[in-house]
Amino acid sequence: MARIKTEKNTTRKDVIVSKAAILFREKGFKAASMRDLAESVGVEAASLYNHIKSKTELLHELCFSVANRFLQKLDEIESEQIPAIQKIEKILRFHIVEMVNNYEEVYVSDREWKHLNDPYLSNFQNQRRIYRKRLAAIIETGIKNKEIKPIDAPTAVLILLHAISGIESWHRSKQKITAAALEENMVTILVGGLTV
Amino acid sequence: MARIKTEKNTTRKDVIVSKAAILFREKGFKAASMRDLAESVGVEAASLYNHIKSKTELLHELCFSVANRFLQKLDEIESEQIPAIQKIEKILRFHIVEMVNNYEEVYVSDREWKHLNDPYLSNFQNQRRIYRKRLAAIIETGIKNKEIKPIDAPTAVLILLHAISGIESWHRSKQKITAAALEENMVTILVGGLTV
DNA sequence: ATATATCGCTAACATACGTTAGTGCAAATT
DNA sequence: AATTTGCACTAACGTATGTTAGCGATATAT
Repeated sequence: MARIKTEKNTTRKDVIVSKAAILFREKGFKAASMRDLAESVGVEAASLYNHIKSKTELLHELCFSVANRFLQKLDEIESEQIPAIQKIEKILRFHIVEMVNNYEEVYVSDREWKHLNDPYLSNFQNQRRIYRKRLAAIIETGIKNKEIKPIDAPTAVLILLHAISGIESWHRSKQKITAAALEENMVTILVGGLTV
Repeated sequence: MARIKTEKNTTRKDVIVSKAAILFREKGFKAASMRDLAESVGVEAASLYNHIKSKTELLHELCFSVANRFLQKLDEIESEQIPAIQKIEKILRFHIVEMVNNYEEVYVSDREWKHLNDPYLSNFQNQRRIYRKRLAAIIETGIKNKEIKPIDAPTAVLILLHAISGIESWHRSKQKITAAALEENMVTILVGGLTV
């Protein structure tokens, strides 16, 4: 009857959530079973329910913690007094760093949110739509100020966001370049592609 | 007892496969059930097995038909006598057009291949790895010839491929720009980002 | 017109799943 | 030291899943 081991300032629930992130990333939400999760935590499946309400709660937790982090950063960057293209670069770098350091969570939030249930699902989709609109608005400003090529802003947003999710492949690859080099390469290509 | 309706030159299996593509895209492979599929085909679940061997066979069919199309096109473009950056542009445009026109299949092949079983799984992963290496090689050539910025080629490949998968969002969005405009915007940003 | 293969049906199977109930030990609190 | 709370266990539930067996009707070929 070994208890789940927690580290300083983490609850047993935190342990479960972060193991869930790994599992959901590997197998996908639907294919990852609570018995799989239990094994990876080192406990019987039923025991998990002393700490969580349901499997979907784990997904909520992951999706919204990631979403909130990104929204907060966007608030911060939006209010800075710098050129639009620099805002885009800052956001881009934040996304890259997040994807590198919090791979599992960010990936799951990005790919598995479909399996959320209402009202969380609609909520998440709304946040996502609004987030993208705000990015597009920054790009529009950049276009007006002749910092950015006259392109379709929503298309630019979707390229940026999806390109970042490509870091998944970097994570999986054997001979990785360093995270810093990855960041510089991505910024070079993407910001370079936008700049007039 | 209404039979599955087929059009000219399509078998009943073809009908099932293409309905499966739609369903697998919407719900994901694991979450889409054979009973769902049966309903969308207009038949009972058991009847599907008069035409297919298993659920996974549907996934094989989809993944490999897409992969083969892309490999064939790459063969063709590789052997042309044009600058590397033009090869990349051609491949990019092919990917975009495929993603626009064969959305469901391409999307499923891209996102759901994890659920293939060995030996198909390893096979698919190999093909994918080789495909990316060949793209990277073209980019390396472009760099040597000073057509392309001195960037990390594998990183460039992953940006290109993932950016394209962003067309998913375009498909879902309400006010779409035209497919042609989408293509031009993507090429502008991505080829622009690579070009020296 | 007869024979054969095609194909959709009902019924049912085994398995895997998320989750609940209830028990008892160990840690935390008083 | 006594009591309460936290937590992992076993057992089991209902449901959904992929798939098979066997029957009968319809389309196809002779």
